[in-house]
Amino acid sequence: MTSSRRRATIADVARAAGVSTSTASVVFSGKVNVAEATRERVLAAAGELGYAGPDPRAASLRRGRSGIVGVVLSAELRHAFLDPVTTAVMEGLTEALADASVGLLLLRDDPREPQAPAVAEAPVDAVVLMGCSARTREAVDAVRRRGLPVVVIEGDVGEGVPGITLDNRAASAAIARHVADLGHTDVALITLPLEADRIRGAVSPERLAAATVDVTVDRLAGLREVYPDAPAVSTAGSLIDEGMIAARAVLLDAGGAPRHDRPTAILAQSDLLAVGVIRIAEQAGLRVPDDLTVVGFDGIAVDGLGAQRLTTIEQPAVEKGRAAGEQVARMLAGDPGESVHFACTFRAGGTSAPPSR
Amino acid sequence: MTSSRRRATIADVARAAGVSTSTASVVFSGKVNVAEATRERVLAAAGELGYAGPDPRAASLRRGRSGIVGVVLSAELRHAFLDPVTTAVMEGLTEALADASVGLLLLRDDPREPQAPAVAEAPVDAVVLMGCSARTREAVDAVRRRGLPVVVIEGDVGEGVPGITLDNRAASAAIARHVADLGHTDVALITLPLEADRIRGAVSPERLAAATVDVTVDRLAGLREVYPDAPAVSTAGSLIDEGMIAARAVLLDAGGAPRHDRPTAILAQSDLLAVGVIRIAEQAGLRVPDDLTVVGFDGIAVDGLGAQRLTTIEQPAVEKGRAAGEQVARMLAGDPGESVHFACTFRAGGTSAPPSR
DNA sequence: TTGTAAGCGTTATCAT
DNA sequence: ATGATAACGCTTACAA
Repeated sequence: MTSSRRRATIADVARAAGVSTSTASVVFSGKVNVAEATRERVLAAAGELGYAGPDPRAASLRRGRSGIVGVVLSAELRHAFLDPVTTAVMEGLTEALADASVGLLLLRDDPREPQAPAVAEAPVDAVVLMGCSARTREAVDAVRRRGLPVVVIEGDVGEGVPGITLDNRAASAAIARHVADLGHTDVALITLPLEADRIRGAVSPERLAAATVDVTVDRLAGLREVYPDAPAVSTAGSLIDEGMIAARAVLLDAGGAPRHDRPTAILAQSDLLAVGVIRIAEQAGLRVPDDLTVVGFDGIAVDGLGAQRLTTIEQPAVEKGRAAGEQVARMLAGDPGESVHFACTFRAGGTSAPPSR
Repeated sequence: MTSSRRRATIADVARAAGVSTSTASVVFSGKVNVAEATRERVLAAAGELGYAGPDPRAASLRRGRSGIVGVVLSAELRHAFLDPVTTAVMEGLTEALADASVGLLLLRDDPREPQAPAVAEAPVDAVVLMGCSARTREAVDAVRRRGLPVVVIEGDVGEGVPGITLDNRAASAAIARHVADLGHTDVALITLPLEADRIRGAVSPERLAAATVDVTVDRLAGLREVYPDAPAVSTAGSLIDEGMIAARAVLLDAGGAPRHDRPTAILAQSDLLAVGVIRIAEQAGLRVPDDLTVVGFDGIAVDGLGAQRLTTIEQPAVEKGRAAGEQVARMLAGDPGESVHFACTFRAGGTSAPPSR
């Protein structure tokens, strides 16, 4: 039944079945016709020996393919998946790669790790980078030197690397213009993290100059096209909780009451942040949009927010992932990958209105 | 600089550096002392040839290890990661496996896919199953036949497979008892999915008998220890939105107003479901806990719910993941894996109180 | 339809 | 400290 000695190989199976290894191999790959009788003999022998099919490691060496696509996430895993945008992108990616890969290998882009990035030691056929920081460049180089396809989602990584991008700046400018058109002059901006270390607080020109997260910088640039002097506060991530923290700083005084010099509109760089802002506003007795206009960015469905029609920018998150997957698949097939740029669309919701003061 | 012909191998590097392949290999693995001079010569040659280090595919064949641990998730990826419990488990897993693996390979347990589960074709060193359904058994068998370590988190998969489990039943009974002690006699239960196809609706004895999701069944059994006849409604997943849907069915009449025969307490099988229930209750003008007691299960921090102190059961989710990772690491090291059972703890919050009628 | 044979790129072992 | 050699387990032309 079971050989105790050592795991059976395809050669053992072939021998037991009285066929050549190539025939046995072909029985499992199914790539060539095999006489039904032989097929059954081989399968029987395999069952006898407890052979569970070709060893993927050996197969991948021989084929030059492992069937694995690596995904490098900038943030910590837990943080990353809390973001519905990330999850949506992953969904698109999975979908587009369903035929071309066995699965996605989650790779951390650990800034603490000084040496070889894990991505250089993983048997992957291609790599997708999401929201990568400047440091990620190293990893990309390591992968490219290996000749593997690389696609970057929303991150700038040099020439020759296909990127999936969004018109973050233009879209941000568009929503800012909407707010300006409503008549708001006194606004505050709440941004995504600017640096890899996710510092919370006022965004000074110095900080902005040293910022490493492109998405944040681009969206901020768009907002500042319309509101060049609006104060901005950075958060530690795209979370409702973070929106709440930032909103408290922007809207409330030390006692937790609305400040008199508070802005009449808050432009947040993500919907989750906007939801946090709204929550704080309502807790403080401010009505949205009557007393305060709040707008976001993303336009992704958030669990539990069904009814809340945020005024926001809709981004094609699943499509972004799908596009990345498609480019990977193309490159795996030998074609050159190309960059894909997506446009966002403004969506008027119920959280923006003219100022009451 | 770069050879156009074909990717350089370690043999090419060795030749260029005038050393043997074994020496070159050792330079990269760093497992044996090499004279500094040789080392540099090899590295220089590697740079010259654009050699990016040993091919992980070949290395994994030779070593018999790929460094990859597969994670099989029952639900669709997106669904799975929306659940903070899953993310917490993943975090623990990542943490515990940081030294033993390059990364986690996300594998879908696709019930539609009739043939070979992806997990059988992936070059993984071990597999962790999370919240697996009955069908998953197949996959487990395939992996075990291959001789790979398998650990199951919250799912029953036969003898010999180390499992990470929770005292779901006892904990559920405990929280039900809390509600009963408060004096509630008219309660409704809102459950997690019972079957792989995630059907919403009343839980009949027939459905329950055919249920395939152990966690749901166990928690329900615990609740029914205290409330044997309480009506139960199943949801399509652990989501706020799902809690809202179920709560509407349980609490409201066709016009959206609270029914007069509504229960005085609702016991939900997850915190997210409970949050959804609370939201519907409040929308309908019912105060929690004055008019309605709501309890959950999980005790995990949910983004945006900071203040909400749910009466719930706290489960050690990160620890579950960590324990799974530790067992995998042990088994990878040749030791036998063992099952780990965790106890949950009751946490009194502000959402439960004696009934007002 | 089946068999032969040549690798795929490494690394571990054992000498030297 | 370095080198020769033999696997690791499989796939795929190509031949029969």
